Amino acid sequence: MDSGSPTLPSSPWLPFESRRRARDEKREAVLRTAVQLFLEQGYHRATLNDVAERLNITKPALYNYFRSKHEILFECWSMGADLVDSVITEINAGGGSGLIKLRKLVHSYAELMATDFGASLVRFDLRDLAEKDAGVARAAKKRIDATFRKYISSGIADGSIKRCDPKLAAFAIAGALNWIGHWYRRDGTSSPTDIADEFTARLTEGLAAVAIPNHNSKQKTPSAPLRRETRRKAPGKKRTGGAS
Amino acid sequence: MDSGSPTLPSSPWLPFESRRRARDEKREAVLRTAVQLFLEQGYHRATLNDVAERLNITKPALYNYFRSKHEILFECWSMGADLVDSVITEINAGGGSGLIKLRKLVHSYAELMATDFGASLVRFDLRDLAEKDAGVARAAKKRIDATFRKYISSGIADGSIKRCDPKLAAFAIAGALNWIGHWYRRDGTSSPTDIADEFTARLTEGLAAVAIPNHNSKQKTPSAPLRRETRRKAPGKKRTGGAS
DNA sequence: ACTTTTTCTTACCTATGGGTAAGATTACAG
DNA sequence: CTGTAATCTTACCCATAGGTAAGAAAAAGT
Repeated sequence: MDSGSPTLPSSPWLPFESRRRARDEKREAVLRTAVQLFLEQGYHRATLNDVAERLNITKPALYNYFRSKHEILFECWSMGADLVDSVITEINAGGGSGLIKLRKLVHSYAELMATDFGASLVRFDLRDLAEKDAGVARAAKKRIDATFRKYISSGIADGSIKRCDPKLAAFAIAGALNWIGHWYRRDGTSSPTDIADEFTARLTEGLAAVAIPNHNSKQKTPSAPLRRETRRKAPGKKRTGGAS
Repeated sequence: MDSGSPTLPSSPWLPFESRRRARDEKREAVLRTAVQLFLEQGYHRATLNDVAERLNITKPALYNYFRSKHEILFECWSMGADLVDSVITEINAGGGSGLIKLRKLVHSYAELMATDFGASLVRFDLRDLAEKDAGVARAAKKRIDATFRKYISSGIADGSIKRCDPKLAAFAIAGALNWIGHWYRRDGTSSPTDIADEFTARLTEGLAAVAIPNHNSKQKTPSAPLRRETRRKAPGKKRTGGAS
């Protein structure tokens, strides 16, 4: 499968010619190629030989820039994390209600998910990282999640967002966004901007044409839990998640 | 690794005793153990030796029930797909507006994502399947996606759902739901029902307290700033590990 | 030019884990 | 108790792919 890789992120290593170029430039070229291959085939199926081949070099040459395969994976992941961090920094610097900040975040995050490094944030398995790197990654994810929750909570406080469970609402929004990294294709019909616009609307304004008439489902609780972050460890309920 | 597996889905193979039991029962026990291990460690890290060990048997014994590792993977995946299919069948049999059907689907699907076989539906990589099986799986996924879109479209038609892009709206909802399979933990604070209730509300009613004032989201987002010029507190070259 | 340092290649090592062969063990029929 | 079919175990094969050694080929320094 996949015979001729169509010269994707033009390699600094020309087939058999001049090989000067700065070191950092080559390092980054490795990452761009690696992230592409990891997304394309999956981390375990993509081999370092594959990566090297696309760059017109051989596998051991990669070890001049990285110490291991998981280090490459981690650096790719970090590129994505840095992108998100800069988005968050920018939004935090600006003003606006909780809802406005949330909408900005949703929009930018959606566009990020349509990039290779952005998608790597959610498509790579942190269990493939060295324990040390995995810790860093988990912390970064936690920061991002905390940001979503913070915007939602402050939106509830300032009245721009209706009362809800910030944790679950953040999961719902982040989930919808993260999933973009799984289905988005460059050759699809929706552009990243289209997607970002629609998601911004749907995830904040909802779908229902009018206020929901009544809760038809078989649920028992009349409505969503009204308290935020209630730390109840209810051992009494014992929900077994058995396959229905 | 993983010394003491606490006798999870009680194995029909007792350590060294009676080994009768029906064949199908054993087959299913393999699937239950496999799906658990695949979710726990990831398909590539989990070995058939691991699976066998948890069942008090040896690897070759598994080949009496399955022809290959990816066949096991596919069967696990299929279990999840069957669950979704039966949910959809039931909803289709009932009545209600597009919105009502959509809400039913969201609720049931959310609960499904909190089960092993349900999560396997979205956590397993279809590229690990044989091409033939992958085709079947893709078709099943397509059917599910089509159902979401159908409910949304009919909801728009009958006036219960506001005008929107059914494709993107379906992706947003399915994404939020699928993500449950990635973060849900049995020992977490939210029960599957809690999650399902909250998601049903958030994904249909939205978050905004009032009609969105104006579309401010046309900001210029940094599409892909590969250079890191993010202002960080510390000028460290590496990522700051501190959370928050 | 000559040396030194960096970069890259050829050739190799080796652990892992999916899968198989062949024979033991069990269940069951008669 | 005996024969047959199933199930399971011990022992093995082997392709793959991450990683290393050692030296060639450039680049850079003098």
